Amino acid sequence: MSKSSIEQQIGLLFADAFTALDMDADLGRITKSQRPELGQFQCNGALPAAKRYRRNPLEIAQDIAEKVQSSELLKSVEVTPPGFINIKLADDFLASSVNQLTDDALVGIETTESPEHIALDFGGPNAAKPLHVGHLRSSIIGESLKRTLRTVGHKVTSDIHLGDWGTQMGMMIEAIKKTNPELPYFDENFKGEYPKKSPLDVTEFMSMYPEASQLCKSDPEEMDKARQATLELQQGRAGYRALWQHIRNLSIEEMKPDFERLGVTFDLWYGEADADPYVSVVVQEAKEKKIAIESEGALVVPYTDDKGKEQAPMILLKSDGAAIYATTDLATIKERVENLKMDRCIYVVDNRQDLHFRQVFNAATQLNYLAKDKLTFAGFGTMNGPDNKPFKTRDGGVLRLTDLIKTATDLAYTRLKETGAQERFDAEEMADIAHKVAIATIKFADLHNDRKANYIFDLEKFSQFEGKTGPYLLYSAVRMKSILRKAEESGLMAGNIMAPTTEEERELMLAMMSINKAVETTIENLQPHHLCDFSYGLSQSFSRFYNACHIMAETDKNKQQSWLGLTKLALKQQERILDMLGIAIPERM
RNA sequence: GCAUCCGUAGCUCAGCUGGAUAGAGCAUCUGCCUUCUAAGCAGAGGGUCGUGCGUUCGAGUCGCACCGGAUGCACCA
Repeated sequence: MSKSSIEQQIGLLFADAFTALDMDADLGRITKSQRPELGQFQCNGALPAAKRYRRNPLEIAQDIAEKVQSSELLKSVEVTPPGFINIKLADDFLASSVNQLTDDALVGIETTESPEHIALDFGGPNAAKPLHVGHLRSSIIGESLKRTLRTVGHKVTSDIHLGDWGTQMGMMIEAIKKTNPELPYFDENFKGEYPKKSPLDVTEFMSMYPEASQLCKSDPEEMDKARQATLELQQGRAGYRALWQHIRNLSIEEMKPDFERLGVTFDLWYGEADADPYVSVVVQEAKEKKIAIESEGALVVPYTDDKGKEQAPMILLKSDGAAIYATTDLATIKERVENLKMDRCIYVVDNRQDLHFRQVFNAATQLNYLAKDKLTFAGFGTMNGPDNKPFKTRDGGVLRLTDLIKTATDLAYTRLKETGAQERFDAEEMADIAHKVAIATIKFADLHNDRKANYIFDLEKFSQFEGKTGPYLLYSAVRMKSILRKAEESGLMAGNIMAPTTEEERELMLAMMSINKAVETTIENLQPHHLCDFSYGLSQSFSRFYNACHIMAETDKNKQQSWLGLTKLALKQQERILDMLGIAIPERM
């Protein structure tokens, strides 16, 4: 059977009631109550109905209430002025609904009716640059969206989409040429095979970049050289390609451990360069269809926004003929659609690239690669320091992702020791717990904020393990595990969930019934913070239940089994949601 | 100048397609560990939702105009 939520089931009842009064069925929509003391759910349909049918809203509400009154799904239906209908569920109905989730592998989450193959573009680090906190959001949000979309049945292919084809590569080539001119990569007459081994190690590459970038910024001549090298690289100069390959490979090896520690994975480790074979085709098509025009020596695609205002054009080819990131992004869309057969592209990228993607989407739509609504820019705000400026370390530098993870792990370890954990766990488990707590802290601190908004990133947040934090979620899940473990040791089994006898049970059940709503909203808006809210709410509900209902001490066996059933389901849901957030739960902590 | 995002409690943030008395966490204060993990639970105080108009029976939510902040606007990514 289809899993329909409480709101949907009750909604049907109310829709019928409205239909019976010759009114639109959509008026029967049910929402969670805003006044819990008056009811658990409410129907506000009588208010718009009053306007639509020119009748007194209170009377309509009373008529509706009368019609649904007898339903055995409901305990009570009450009308309050000016026409609110407050609904309390029958406890039996609630319990049986919750029991149904117990048998469901997705614990109440509905799968999509129209599965798509989605390209999820996130991460996006540059080759030759170390990962820093700026890469955190993209990775964490992207990873979460990937898991969430997959959970509901989409096929998702994640692509790290490295920045490896732009001027920064030319800068690197020129910088290496300067320090190591004797290398064969720079000899145009070199005909032999280039060395398999990289001339420099990754640390050396990475230490060169900031200086090279600085030099190009201050010296136009150096910048020209870098641009020229970029063009030659793109045109296939063998020595440059060989050197570029080394930089790319080493960069990937360097960043892999950080992504691994974060639990972030990519199906494709493509980069801008991988779209290169499509660039000439795209340029050709754009010219033929007269979408691209020449302007100031460059080939551009003009862009007029939704309001009909002309915005800056997208540069398809620079005046020297080289491709830039707009070119490769456009070419990548063609590759994804035509070669990889994808239906949709989602980009989890910094908000500041908004215009860039509007331009690219505009071109892609005009070239008929994808419909406009299949190209989504899921931008995120910047991580700022306490001064509301993009986050910097005390000495003004960028904070390396590695260092952030290490700091958070050390703090988690310290906190763990404070609880006397070293007497309970061996060194290996201690390290594992500290790592999981650290990742949960970092991820939850980031994910619980709305993706679009900037947020203040404070290192102190990572020494905070109380309140609305990742560790709180872990802690409550670990307590669930602990009880279930104890029950098992005593030979106690989770059983049928009975109608609630306490408000805490009822609340927990209601919380668990709302899981699908949270997932739906998350997917619709591509905002994982709704999952965070659900997860936190579930933890809170469970904690209250935990405090009020002492499971192991309960003498009524049916009650005890029911409570174990609730605990088991709460854990299953929490595991599902935290999995979608990319947060792993330890066995104990 | 044009465009995008943001402005909600002292601080950091939620508020789902407009609905009743705007919610959390931190911080402050008060209780609760001889009962399943106190990284917890219960409770208190704290707000002209940036400002002003408008639409509506009804606006934190929608529209317009301002104010304030962040960001982006041609050959960087």
